[in-house]
Amino acid sequence: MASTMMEPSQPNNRQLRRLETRRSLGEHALRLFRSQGFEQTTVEEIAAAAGVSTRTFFLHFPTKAAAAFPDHGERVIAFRARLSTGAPFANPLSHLRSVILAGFDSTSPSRLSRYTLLSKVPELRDEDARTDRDYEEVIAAFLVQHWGDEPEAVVRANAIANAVLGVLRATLVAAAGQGIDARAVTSEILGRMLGMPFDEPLHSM
Amino acid sequence: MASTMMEPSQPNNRQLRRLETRRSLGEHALRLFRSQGFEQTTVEEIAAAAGVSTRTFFLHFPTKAAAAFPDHGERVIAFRARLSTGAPFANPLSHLRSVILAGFDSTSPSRLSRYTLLSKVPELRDEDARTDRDYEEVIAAFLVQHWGDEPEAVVRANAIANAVLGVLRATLVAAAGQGIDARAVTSEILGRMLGMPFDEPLHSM
DNA sequence: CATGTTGGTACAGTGAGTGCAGTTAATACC
DNA sequence: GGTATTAACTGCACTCACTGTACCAACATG
Repeated sequence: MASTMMEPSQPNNRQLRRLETRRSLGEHALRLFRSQGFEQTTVEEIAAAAGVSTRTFFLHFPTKAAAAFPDHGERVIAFRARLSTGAPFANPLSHLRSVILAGFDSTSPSRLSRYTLLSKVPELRDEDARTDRDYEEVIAAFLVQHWGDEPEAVVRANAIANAVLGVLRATLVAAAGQGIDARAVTSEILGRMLGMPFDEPLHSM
Repeated sequence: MASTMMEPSQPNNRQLRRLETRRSLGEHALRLFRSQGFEQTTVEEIAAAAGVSTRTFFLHFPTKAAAAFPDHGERVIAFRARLSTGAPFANPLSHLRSVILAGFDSTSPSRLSRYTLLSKVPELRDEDARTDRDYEEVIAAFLVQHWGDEPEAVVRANAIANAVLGVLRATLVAAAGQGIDARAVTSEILGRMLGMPFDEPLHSM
């Protein structure tokens, strides 16, 4: 009966093995980064800890730093899905804000401890900023979809996307360092930044 | 009579030579990046073009990408100076905005063409984001100086700094790509983002 | 069972970046 | 003016992130 399934979502043994290798690499990478520092950890070590060859590491992650964010791809996809579905809304910016704040619920557990490491290692902050570009593109695309694609609207969409991600990065890093309620601060700042003013007619400079 | 000068600002021959080497390295780096691409250019080539050894390149720039922003250090210092001096102001955020907009005057000439290259080369975008952290620190320090250093104010200052730089980066890159008036768009967006609301009492979430 | 595909391996190579031990020439000091 | 210092630069050897290529063995699929 299983053979009648037509879903491509049924992972077979090969895919399972691949997933497991990737998971193991990510886990050992993070553990080693934490215990001996990012620079002091070589890719060779990570691969050895996961029981695979060095070359295999690079079949799973493009850079050493990327191994610290193994679920990045899925998260971006999930975020895009949350942005495009959901209740109908009048104002794209307030919808954006709601979706981002809702995302904080899934942020709490091990995510914050990752940011604790991240705030101390410049290379990982760089990697974080780099991966944030994917979110920026999603947000910019979402805004352009609502605002139209005239050059000025595109610039505006990218600027907002950058600003929003900047706020998120700064808040999460700071929150991980100290005992701040990241969600509350983000909520307030985004509320002010993205409040109604941006939905007035655009050409006002 | 020259011997009676006490200014440390009078550069001697050694310092002049160093400056000249650095300038030449930066110039050839940019030229080669443009003509053959960033990845296709090796540090060895850049150094050879400037007539120095490869080792010397790294005495001037910490990374290959840094050579595309040879005046970064001076610019940050100048920006901090502009932020801390100037006319007295009531609202730190509007002062920040004025200073940033004033900076656009010195941005026009070759700076924009640099962003044209930058918008096409991911490595240089990364480097740009990295160097932007120095500006972020300057802005955050400026805001903390006015808002106090309680944890929440610090988080807020960092968030704003990140957001402002995000807007600037996105706008400049987009402006370089298309024929947009970066200053006008930045002026409007920052105006809305940094408008008066932020100076109300802070604890309102 | 035959055949193509896929996750992983072995190996050799490139190039960025660093540590260290010089060399040369400008400068400071007496 | 002669000597000691120091600052810019060099040469060399090294590490390590990352890539291209050829290969193998397990698995999937008809």
